[in-house]
Amino acid sequence: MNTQFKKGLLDLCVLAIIEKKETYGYEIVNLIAETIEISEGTIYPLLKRLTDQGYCLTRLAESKQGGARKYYKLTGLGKKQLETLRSQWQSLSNKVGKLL
Amino acid sequence: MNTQFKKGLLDLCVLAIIEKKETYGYEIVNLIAETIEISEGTIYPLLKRLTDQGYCLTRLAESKQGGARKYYKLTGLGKKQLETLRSQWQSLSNKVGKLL
DNA sequence: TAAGTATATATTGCATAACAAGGTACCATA
DNA sequence: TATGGTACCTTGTTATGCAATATATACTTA
Repeated sequence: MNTQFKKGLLDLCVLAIIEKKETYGYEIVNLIAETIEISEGTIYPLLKRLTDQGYCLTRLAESKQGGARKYYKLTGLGKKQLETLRSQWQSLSNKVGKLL
Repeated sequence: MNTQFKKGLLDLCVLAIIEKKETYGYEIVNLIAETIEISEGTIYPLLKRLTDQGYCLTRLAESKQGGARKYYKLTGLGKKQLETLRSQWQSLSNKVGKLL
């Protein structure tokens, strides 16, 4: 699968997932991986980036199955960014559709 | 506009334009710029890349209005690549749509 | 005729993001 | 004790969009 097509798109996907419910990295990886081919080495740095940019907050919680989980929660700024990206994506998607 | 979203997509757009008719760089830039915000510094290197990869052939022709034009024509390999990209893009586009 | 604008192509250096590969650690179970 | 699932993270590589800059021709207008 073309790596380039995913650039930026994964931010949008992750934000959309976190919007629905507070989730942790490993689950996010698996959720996306159900439909889009991705790797952990992509998502973990991405989550750090989103956090640094103020789009989400984190909290640690124990897990009975492995290491501690880091849960991600969307902030107000994150919600705003999600809407911006969603709108930009749909607009671009439409435009490309017309060009093809 | 989010720069990242365009990554890879512009290859697809340019190939789709060249498929319809033999065109030159400056015209391609303007055609795309009608719908998607781009700059010449993006398209000229892209055209060189597509040519190097064997997806198109070039020929020079004089212009009455400015410098000589370099016309681009899709090759068989380019046509194949166009179909691949188109299909990958539509597939990914659908998947993202479902995630949102 | 000089200046500005449109046409036309090209390159350099920067920023960004996906990914492979590798690493750490916990727990269950065979 | 070895395997595999859960859970996190980092480093280095690669690709590509873009601003800025450069060059050159042709037309328009002051």
